[in-house]
Amino acid sequence: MAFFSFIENGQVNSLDSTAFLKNCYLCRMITYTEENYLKSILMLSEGKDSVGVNLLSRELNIKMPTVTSMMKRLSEKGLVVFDPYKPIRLTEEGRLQASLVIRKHRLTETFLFEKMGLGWEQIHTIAEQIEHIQSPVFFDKMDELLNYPSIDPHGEPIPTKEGKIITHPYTKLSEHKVGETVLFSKVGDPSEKFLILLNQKELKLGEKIRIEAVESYDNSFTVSYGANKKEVFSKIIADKIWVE
Amino acid sequence: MAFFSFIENGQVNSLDSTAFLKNCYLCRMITYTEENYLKSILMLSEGKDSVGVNLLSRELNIKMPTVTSMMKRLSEKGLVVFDPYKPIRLTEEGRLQASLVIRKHRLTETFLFEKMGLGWEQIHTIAEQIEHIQSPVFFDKMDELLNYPSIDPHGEPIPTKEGKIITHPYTKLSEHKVGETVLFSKVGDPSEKFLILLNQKELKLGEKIRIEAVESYDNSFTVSYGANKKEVFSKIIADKIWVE
DNA sequence: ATAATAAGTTAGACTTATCTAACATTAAAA
DNA sequence: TTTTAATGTTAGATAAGTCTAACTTATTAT
Repeated sequence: MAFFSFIENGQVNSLDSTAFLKNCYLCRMITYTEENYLKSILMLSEGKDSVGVNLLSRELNIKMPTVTSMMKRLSEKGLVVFDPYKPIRLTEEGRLQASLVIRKHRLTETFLFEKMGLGWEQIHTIAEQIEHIQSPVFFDKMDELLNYPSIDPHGEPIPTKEGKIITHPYTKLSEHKVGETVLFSKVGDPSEKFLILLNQKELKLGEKIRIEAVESYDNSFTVSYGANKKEVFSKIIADKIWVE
Repeated sequence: MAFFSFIENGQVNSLDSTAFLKNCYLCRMITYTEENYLKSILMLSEGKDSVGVNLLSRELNIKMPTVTSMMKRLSEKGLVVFDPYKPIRLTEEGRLQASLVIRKHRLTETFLFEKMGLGWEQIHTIAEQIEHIQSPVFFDKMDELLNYPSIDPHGEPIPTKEGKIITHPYTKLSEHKVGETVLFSKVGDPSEKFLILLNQKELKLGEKIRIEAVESYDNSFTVSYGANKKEVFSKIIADKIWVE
């Protein structure tokens, strides 16, 4: 039986190969489930830099006690900083890993949309599964075939291989005024329902939108775009349309 | 709380929605792991129509007691017929589900090879993961883009959507005689190692192979193919090359 | 025919990922 | 400021999937 050693917290640990792979933080693999937690933490902590257990629990559709116990595990693995009753923050390593999962997700969405011709309302759920595939060549090949894209079909930035995420300073359609013409740049809700709604309205990413009127009573927007399209978007919808 | 009922073995079962989904055999989902067991059972029981626990255990790299307990589960789910100390057989439903997993695997391999330009030594491990993706549209789209292929890049048949597998009656190169010319039609070992060996020998599927000599001492084959290629294949290799 | 070997099973333990019920802390409201 | 509501944690249970050690059945060889 071969033994391996590593130093952690100033302690020398000697373990057989199986135990080594499970315990040495350099070797610890991130599970499918852990990847999902990391991804959600990164996306929810945008801006604030931290998330509460409750919010994370809702996002993942997982009960709070489960989230708490997972946070202990991720904390032991050095991927998050977690103190009881305090919000959760990613470590440097945690942020990198989360970014790489998001990279795989968005590369996949782009591939499914651009190269396979699937609808933008279909690609999210498929990418949620493919993002966990373990195969660098597979994603590198996608990247190459797509000619190293930087934005996915919903207008979200694709993180670089180094985990860097370039965020564009888009604004909500709802924040603009009558008479302005803006460019539809990012979808604010990746749900199938919302994307099917946009399909029905024939509103595609990159479309020029002109604000014809704003009803002050309910903040609904009357807009025109494309070849002769004229639609009314409620505040709820106008909040989910990011523009430039 | 809503209650649902179903009849199984002449017994009426009434359950709440969660328990219903877990217990009604019509609704029971097949897990990632279960799919792998089913796939291996089908592949190993080719010909004999049944497999032993030991063989299955070796194929899956999983210890025998684990296999036994999984067989009990699959048997309860109506996917295999399992009597203690007897070999394992798939039920009609089990065979269908196994075929559909193999279909997804081989469609994926074909897609990775034909549409993404990955090497045939790389595609197997990626397809092992993608075969478990749950998304009919995704695989239907692959099928369509590949123009409904019937054979994968290793020469294996792709099961139909109905689970039918058309097996070609290929023979091993090792069974042929000096002077014969045969067509390389199927790879007998999908391992990376073997495929890299074939790459090095520049032997591709569909190649015409002429048997120049057979050494009776060790049954090695001297063959020629392609533009001026001449190679010696040991019995071990000649057994893994299926021809027509 | 019986001993040895291979194949298969049982029992019990462990890890991951989840849950519910009960308790604790923090924040918000009265 | 105290009560209430929201948020978070502990404890204990469960299911899936795996293991090892010990036992049982079947097969093979002498």
